[in-house]
Amino acid sequence: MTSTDQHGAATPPLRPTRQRRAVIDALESFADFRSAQEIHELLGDRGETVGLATVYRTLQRLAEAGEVDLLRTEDGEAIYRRCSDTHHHHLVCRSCGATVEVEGPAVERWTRAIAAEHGYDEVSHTLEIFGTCRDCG
Amino acid sequence: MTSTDQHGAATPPLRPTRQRRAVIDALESFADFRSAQEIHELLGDRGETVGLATVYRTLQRLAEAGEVDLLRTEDGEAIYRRCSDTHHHHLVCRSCGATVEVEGPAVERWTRAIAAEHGYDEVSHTLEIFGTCRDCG
DNA sequence: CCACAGTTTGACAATGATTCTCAACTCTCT
DNA sequence: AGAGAGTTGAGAATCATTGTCAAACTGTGG
Ligand SMILES: [Zn+2]
Ligand SMILES: [Zn+2]
Ligand SMILES: [Zn+2]
Ligand SMILES: [Zn+2]
Repeated sequence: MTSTDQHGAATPPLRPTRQRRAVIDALESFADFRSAQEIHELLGDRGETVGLATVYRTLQRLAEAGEVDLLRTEDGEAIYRRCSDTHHHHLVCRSCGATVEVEGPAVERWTRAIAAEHGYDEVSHTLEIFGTCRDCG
Repeated sequence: MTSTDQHGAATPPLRPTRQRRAVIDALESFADFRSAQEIHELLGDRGETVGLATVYRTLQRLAEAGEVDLLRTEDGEAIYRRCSDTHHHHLVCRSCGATVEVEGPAVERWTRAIAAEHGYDEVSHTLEIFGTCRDCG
């Protein structure tokens, strides 16, 4: 009860700033997952000036908001990608990064079932498929 | 062709050292995933002296050899766990770390099918389920 | 148009996990 | 015992990510 807020959500409004737009644009221009650093670099090349810290912050926000997907490289680095809104997973080329979004209703059901079976609640999951794409074969 | 090696594998022999044994023992004493640092700490408490770098190296080797499973915390930290030899996935409690090994032949088949369908080869995948266990509910 | 309160930004420092370096040490085998 | 390859450990070095904090920016009222 901190205020007369009637919206229910405790989410402060996200302001549309030049930097924010620039980061989103940058994401649009990539087809595969990219690291914060790579995005920052692209912005630099484009002449857009956006602080590295801001790129990190923005990507975090977007990821939390579900605007972008985040995954981890083999060595733990965070990489991001602009994706469709529906829940999905990824088939990623280990070599060139080519990414395909895939859906699997059966898997979704399975994870829920397994979790329930063991008494786990508030279930979420991660599922990524890696391989070598035709071009890199 | 560097030697008269007749085994075919280019894997150098892994020596059974005190440190290596200590790390494996430490792993045995945990039921859930732990970080290299935590393992190093436990060893310290036990009086076993093992350099941090060695703990890291050993865990890496074990993970590569498939002796232990490795996964990443939400913030990218590597955590390890001694697991059964068969291919499986994990149902992990977000709060206390309680871990259950799960198998899903259907999922295995599905990932392979999806990959093939898109022309991806040498397929591998990661799949983890997170939730809140009964005790932490 | 102007002031105000809350956001956002960016240059730079600080963290913190993981890796590197390399001389000393340990195995294995003869 | 001795040679040669694999290991270890203390500490330095990396490097992605986060924290700091004053300056700049935004939307809202007046
Ligand atoms: Zn996606
Ligand atoms: Zn490829
Ligand atoms: Zn496992
Ligand atoms: Zn739990």
